[in-house]
Amino acid sequence: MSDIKTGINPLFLREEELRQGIELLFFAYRDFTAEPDAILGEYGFGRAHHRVIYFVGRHPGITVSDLLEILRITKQSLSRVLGQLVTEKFIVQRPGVRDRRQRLLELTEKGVELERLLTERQRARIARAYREAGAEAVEGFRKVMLGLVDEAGRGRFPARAAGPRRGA
Amino acid sequence: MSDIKTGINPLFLREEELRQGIELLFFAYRDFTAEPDAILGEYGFGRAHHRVIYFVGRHPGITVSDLLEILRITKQSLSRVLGQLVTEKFIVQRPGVRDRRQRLLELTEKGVELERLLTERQRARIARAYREAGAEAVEGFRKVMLGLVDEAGRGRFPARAAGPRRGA
DNA sequence: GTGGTTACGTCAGTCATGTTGACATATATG
DNA sequence: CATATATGTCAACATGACTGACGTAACCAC
Repeated sequence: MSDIKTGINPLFLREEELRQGIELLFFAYRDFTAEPDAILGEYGFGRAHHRVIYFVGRHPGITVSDLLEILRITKQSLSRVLGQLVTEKFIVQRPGVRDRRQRLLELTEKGVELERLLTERQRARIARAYREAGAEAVEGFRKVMLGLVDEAGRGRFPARAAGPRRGA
Repeated sequence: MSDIKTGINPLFLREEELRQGIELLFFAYRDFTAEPDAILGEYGFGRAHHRVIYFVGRHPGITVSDLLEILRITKQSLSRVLGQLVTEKFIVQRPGVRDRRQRLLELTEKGVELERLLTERQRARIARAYREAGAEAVEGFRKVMLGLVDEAGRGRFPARAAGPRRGA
């Protein structure tokens, strides 16, 4: 009983600590997506469109199957969203050179503009949080976040140099 | 800034750094929710049910309007999910004492069990990430995550002691 | 105690985004 | 040539959001 008040019971603290982590994830994600969502609404798009635009912008020439792997949705789900983006000329598809079955995806100039508009809000939010927290905290943030990602997905994030890099 | 460390193109690195932050949020959240989602499926529930169960468990006796404020959804959306949870006896409602218009929400024993089952996976994931990253990294994680939350929502998270606590 | 506000519920319709399953086409590969 | 792969498409369905309108009970101020 009095452990609660005094904060001596380590099990309680651990529980509280972990629940705070859970909630930070929830609230940060909720607020992180709210701004772009509002903008997307004006275009008749949703969050799914943002994700597609984002990752196509990030990986120009990405294949459909690689995009599916990132998003972890079915091709039918992607199809609707991607179809709209292609129809409305935010994204173009061109056949692969080595493998002509592939439809490599790229943003059009219009697509790049929308991507910038949407992501800018998120970038600014992260930049502010990073700036206020300081470089050391950012390093810790990265470590913990990476630990939350499934083992299989961590390859996407390059290991950071421990100290200043000397050569190339 | 820490751009100095790398001594290459600071603007590019900053861009890259921020995009990594964006992606960490996406992938961490994606993987963080995947496990409970799978369990929820067995109950015929979805992620929305988890959120309700979680926050009712976290704040026993919470009012409907406070819950709405946390979730940032409409009462009609909540109604369906909450209705199911009440019908299936995971949650009970009792009228407020001071204000009898309120329907204060609480988990039943069944509800507590399901909450535990669901949240346990997330707690374990966070615990692992915290353990692997170390106490200092956790502190940084918290700082950055809190900075990502809208100013208005930060009150929920108590400010932490600046350093190691020496006595009371 | 009447009247306005608040807390909550409900009916009805719509939309975005996910799912499964089946089938089609073009290309690559052995 | 046969089979596997990359992608697309049609159809049906579930979840969880939304808006708008309306209803009821309880609180509160005058």
